[in-house]
Amino acid sequence: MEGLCLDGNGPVWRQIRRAILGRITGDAWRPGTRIPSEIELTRHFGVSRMTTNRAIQSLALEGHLERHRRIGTIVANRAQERPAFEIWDVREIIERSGERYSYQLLEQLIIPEDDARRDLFPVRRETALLWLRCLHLSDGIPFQLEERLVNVEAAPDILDLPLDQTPPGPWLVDHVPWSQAEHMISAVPAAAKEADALDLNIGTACLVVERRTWNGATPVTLAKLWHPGSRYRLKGQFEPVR
Amino acid sequence: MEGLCLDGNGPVWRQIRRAILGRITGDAWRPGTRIPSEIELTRHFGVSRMTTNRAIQSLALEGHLERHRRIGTIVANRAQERPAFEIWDVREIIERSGERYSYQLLEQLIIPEDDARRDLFPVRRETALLWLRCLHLSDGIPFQLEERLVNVEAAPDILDLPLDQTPPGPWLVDHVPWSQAEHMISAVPAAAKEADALDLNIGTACLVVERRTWNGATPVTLAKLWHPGSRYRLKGQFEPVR
DNA sequence: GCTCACAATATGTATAGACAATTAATCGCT
DNA sequence: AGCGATTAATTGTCTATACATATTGTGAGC
Repeated sequence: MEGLCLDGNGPVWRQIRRAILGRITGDAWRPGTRIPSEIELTRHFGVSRMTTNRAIQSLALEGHLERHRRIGTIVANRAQERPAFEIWDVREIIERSGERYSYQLLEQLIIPEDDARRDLFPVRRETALLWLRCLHLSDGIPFQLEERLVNVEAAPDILDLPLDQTPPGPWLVDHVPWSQAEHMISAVPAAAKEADALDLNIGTACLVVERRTWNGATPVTLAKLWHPGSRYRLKGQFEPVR
Repeated sequence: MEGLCLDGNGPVWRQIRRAILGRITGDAWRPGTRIPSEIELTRHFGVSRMTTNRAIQSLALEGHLERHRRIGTIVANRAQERPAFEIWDVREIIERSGERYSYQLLEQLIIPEDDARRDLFPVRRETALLWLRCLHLSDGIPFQLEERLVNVEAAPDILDLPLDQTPPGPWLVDHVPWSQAEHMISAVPAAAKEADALDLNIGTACLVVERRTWNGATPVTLAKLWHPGSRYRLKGQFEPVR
């Protein structure tokens, strides 16, 4: 705790926040490190516990810290890389909104050698490709429909994963290396299949994010994520607004 | 306020949060609407002000609400579309981290008719294109280098903008309609120019986000955003991790 | 009518204290 | 040694209160 101090700049809780964040981004507190408890920090800074609490909670909300009762507060694993990935972790978005996340596997198959879907991926005809459709729900209401193609050669262990229970996205991010990602965001009316899964009327505008991931020259996975457009109010964006 | 009520599920502040968020996403409170003051909500729910405050603050932090002293709390403009855009508003990222945002224009010019940079944009040779380089700083330290090409025909008013004071990104989002965006994320070593602007050593890994925006068939703008890679700890992502 | 001072309002920050919930460690019993 | 109950540490939530700060509205004085 030596050297951890306020800078007299702005509200106290922000000063404390900065002090802690500085330790994290400055690599003095690496991921996994346990930081001092609220009480210790409270005493150290000479403030009330609620003030310390606010600083720490805000960092925890943003994913820099993880907190557990009786255990303490530790520096999160990927504290620093978050900004770029925030949009992709549906579960986190939902849980941060205070809603209950649930998951459902709809379909799953190994793509036959002559299937058209292979054209989306420049791989040898013999390469096994896993295709699946699943649904992410927020408080039981469909939130995102995910269609995904996975190169089994790039991620062989995925076949051992209980896909009816675990969504593939977070697992892939954690277990399969990749070097490049391509994104494409567009607005598309829902066809029958999507409308059905997301419980919308056919033709409802959806926000579609397509994400292709590569490891060097090897394609890893391709995800197509459908969101009910109304959630995002994209309308103002793709109809003239002036 | 009629009908706004707790659901007995989880902590009270989360219940209040849900109740408010429900009004927002359910379109009962449209963007611009002023929501009841903390005191009113406090009385309505029969809790202490700090509890209401926590619920509202968390929504404000995530951008669903905007708060101003004496004015009150209003529903933010793009409350619903936020998840998809979070990564692009540097200023917000910086200010949410409790750091001071500042901005600097480095270069600006109208691209000559025979310039190679035109190839990035499929437009007629006569179309005026504005090119610029600017820097976004966090607490005075370079945070993001932005290189941008703007189709002046799609955004004529940009020439009136005091670009040495205002960053073009937020202005474009607010004033120019677009229908599609393409993104590409990659990791690239900094060349001399980037290293110089971002105050890095040549060869330091940077996270580069390229974003092309279209309005129907008309290209609107192309942005290339450089981040010092160390900020994001991308390393684990583009070097094999197993 | 204009300007300046002041009041009113809403949020921002901070304190001190209380009890609940979770989980690791410990101690005692068999 | 192993099991179970108890204790302790740590965060989670909540209350009641106080003063600070920003901004609008209002009214007095000119």
